[in-house]
Amino acid sequence: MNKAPMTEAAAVSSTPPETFTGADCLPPDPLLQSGTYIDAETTTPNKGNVSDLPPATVETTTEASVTDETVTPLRKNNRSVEVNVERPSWLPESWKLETKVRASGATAGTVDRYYYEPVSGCKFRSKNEVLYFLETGGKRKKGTPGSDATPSETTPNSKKQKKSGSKAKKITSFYFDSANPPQSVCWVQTDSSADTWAPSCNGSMIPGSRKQEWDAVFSSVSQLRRRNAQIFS
DNA sequence: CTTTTCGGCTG
DNA sequence: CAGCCGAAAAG
Repeated sequence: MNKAPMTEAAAVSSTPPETFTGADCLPPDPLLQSGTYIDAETTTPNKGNVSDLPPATVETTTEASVTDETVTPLRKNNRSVEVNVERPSWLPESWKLETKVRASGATAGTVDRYYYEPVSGCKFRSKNEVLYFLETGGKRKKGTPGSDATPSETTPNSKKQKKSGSKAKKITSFYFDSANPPQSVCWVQTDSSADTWAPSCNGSMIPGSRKQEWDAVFSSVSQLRRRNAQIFS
């Protein structure tokens, strides 16, 4: 992915020249605190730029800004890759969305969505994967492929390692919405007899869709708390 | 091996 | 019908 033919798309997230060989999808610093997020700036809308444009450019505006709208930066492949599509509301602002249209096969014409995490540049194929990542800073990984490795008798490994399953990297990274770190959350019960709780941040209610992330983080934190409590006792 | 693309299941 | 995810195909 981050190989040679990187296009301007990469410029947005300013992917570092490092090689993310799929080995690490971790942010450079998992210990980053809320608010200390090292972001590649959130699409600075060049407001009062110091380097203003020449004053002569009053309304010499050519047909440049008129025709282009809705953009459609196609790629070389017959598979179109549109970038500026409407973003799902559950997706954190800083993530990159990519929409691909299948070019061939029985399912041609189908639109697939892909999501890119801005810091690590990891790719996700579904909302579930993204949420999973938001919860447990790790990607879903394939379990032991066949659990084979050395079926030969020469490896009588009857040892069972620690119960820690070695699944994915269990790094307890806490990602969440890096672009919007709240300082306090107030959970309010919206229904008296039901388990309907909604997060409220600084007085503003979180929309239902976005709530998923909050729920994810909440459960994650809860588990950590519980874990720590056990250790403490 | 990794990454990309499609098939086909499921809700 | 849309979303997901496994897995084949491609590099």
